[in-house]
Amino acid sequence: LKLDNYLTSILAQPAIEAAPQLLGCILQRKINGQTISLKIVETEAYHQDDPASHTYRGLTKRTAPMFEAGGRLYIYFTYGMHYCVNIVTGSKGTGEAVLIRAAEPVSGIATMKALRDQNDLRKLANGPGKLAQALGITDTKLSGERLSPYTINLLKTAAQIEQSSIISRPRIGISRAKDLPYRFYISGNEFVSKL
DNA sequence: CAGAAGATCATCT
DNA sequence: GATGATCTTCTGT
Repeated sequence: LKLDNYLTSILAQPAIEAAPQLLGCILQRKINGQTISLKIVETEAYHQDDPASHTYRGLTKRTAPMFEAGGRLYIYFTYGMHYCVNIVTGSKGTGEAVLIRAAEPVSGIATMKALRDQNDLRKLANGPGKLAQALGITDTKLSGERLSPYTINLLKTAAQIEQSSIISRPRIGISRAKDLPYRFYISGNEFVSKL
């Protein structure tokens, strides 16, 4: 099985261009016979020219997946306790990826509640660390793996999946690097902040 | 090999 | 708004 052409075209683009297009896409994972799926509502692009990006100072063992062609996962461990899930975009040789910052639970909600030890829907995946936990990510083994039904899958739409309500406001940042404007989009409009 | 920082979160005031 | 938890990764020596 492979990603459809729509997704392939998104993932081939630079992170800055791919980030807004990943909004609304579905992240899906099968775990313990259960299917977990979430709708992406907040993303953040990271690329080599961004001082806050892990790839700013070149390729390392950890960040090697970010230099692969789009369509792979980049998962890293941070602050001694959290994992974050990225989707690698762009072409091979460029170190970029889109951090999935927040998502709206769609299915497998009971499973996610158990994984998070959290019953409040709004607090299930409204942050990158929480999202990883809701997906059952407890290590970086999937970092570098290709998106697929056997790892974590990315779906264009999910008309067949039950509808659910918005729990997090869409926001697409381009990192909050020091001395750089923080740019984000809401409903297709670009905003620049000096924070 | 030591040191520092870190794409976060929960909890507190 | 501030702080502690917790440990990997990277950098410099």
